[in-house]
Amino acid sequence: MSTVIWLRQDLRLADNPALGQALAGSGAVIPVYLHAPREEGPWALGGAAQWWLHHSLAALQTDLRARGSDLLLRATADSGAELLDIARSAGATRVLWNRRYEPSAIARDAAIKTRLRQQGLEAESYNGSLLREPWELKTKTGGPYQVFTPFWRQCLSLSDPAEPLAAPHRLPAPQRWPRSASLKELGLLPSVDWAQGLRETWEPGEAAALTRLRTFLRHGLQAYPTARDRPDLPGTSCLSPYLHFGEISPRQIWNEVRLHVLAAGGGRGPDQAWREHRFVTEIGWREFGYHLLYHFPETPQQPLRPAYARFPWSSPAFHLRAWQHGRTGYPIVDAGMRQLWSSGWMHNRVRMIVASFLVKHLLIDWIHGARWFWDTLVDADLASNTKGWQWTAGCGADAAPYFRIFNPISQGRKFDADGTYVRRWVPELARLSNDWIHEPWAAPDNELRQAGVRLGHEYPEPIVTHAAARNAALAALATLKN
DNA sequence: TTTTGAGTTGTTCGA
DNA sequence: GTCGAACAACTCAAA
Repeated sequence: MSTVIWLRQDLRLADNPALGQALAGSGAVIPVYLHAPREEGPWALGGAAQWWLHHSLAALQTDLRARGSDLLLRATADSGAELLDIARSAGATRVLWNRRYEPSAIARDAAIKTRLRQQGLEAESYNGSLLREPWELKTKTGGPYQVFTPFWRQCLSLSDPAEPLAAPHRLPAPQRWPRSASLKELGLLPSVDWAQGLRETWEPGEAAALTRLRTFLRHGLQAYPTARDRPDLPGTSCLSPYLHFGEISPRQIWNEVRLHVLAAGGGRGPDQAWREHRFVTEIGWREFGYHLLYHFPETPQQPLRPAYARFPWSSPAFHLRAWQHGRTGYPIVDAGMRQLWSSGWMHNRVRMIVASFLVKHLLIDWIHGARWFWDTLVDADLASNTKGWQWTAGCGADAAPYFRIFNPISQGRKFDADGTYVRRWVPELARLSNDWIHEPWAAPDNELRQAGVRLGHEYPEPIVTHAAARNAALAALATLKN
């Protein structure tokens, strides 16, 4: 009994439940990736994520070929028809995949499952990307959680997730491979090459993901609870894009953290403390994002809190453009936006700062920020992106209180105290002293002259004044009160 | 049904 | 410089 395994956001061989099931049969296994952007609704992959996907598919194809198999590729507008065609030409009777949780994917996958079964094929899906299914966790009254702490408490109270599956050594190949497109033909790479910064920063693929995790556990885990907030330090794991594309699974992370901490603890008996580690909690936030997306599928477009539908957003295009291009005149904001543009990633602390700035200082609808992130992040993930932006805007689950407006100057001073991060991404300010690096407009004239900075020339004047913008945001938020 | 305690990440002001 | 209170009221989750 041959099996088609339809790979999507599970681009790995280890701990892949659908692949494990496919191999449990006796027949050939045909790994398939379908590029079907028109089926993704308004959230087809952005440019940076497409770049990542290209290289991730290349890595997976290499890994599969080393195991006697291959990765079959096709571009299509109808994934269901394509799967049927592939199954027929390979003589396969089963199609298996790991679930996705985006609203458009849920609808499409359900229709495909029905269609395949009507055609007499076996079709089954598995959980390959979450510790718990979104429908497994419920409040006492049976509803979905909207507050993180009780959600995660319940998650931790359940038995540990299953041990991850080992990667197979060999995959039985079909006698004849159905036709496949070349990776290049999927057209994932940009026609104008802007990806230099991405190439310098990232190495997509399953092997790189595991290396990164283990390096982080050895060198970064201990300091993580505080270092994670410092954009000037390599304090975070940088696993987000790997997690998004499933080059590593949360179960693997959960398990590796457990083993690492227990090994370091020298066998002092069963120790559950590692489950409370801040790094593990961050995996919990990813789970929470998927929980919310599943139960509130309209939230990528609509605020969860209905009152925010009448928020008086403003929309000066030049403010949005200044933010996108890192020309707001606030160094920590501009550094973040340029890091994003250049490397396809931004430090989490800085994501909060730039998001707060767009929404509260510029009063621009969070959806514009979510869209920009979607296009420019290699780790763009509908669940995390939606949750993060709604949190900042105050309109989401467990949202920041309205009066929490990040001050980009004090945030810079606090988390990038000697300006290392700003100097790296905003080099025109590099020669300013620490005293003024986060507020160049306040620097004495001779200081600016010596640093070679003319505001409005080398570096912009601030596009809004912090205190005035803060008051305007509070006033706008006050209009929602009833 | 009602009550109670709690809720990721902050800022400002005045003593 | 440091510290505590105010910034509002609301909603959620559980008892």
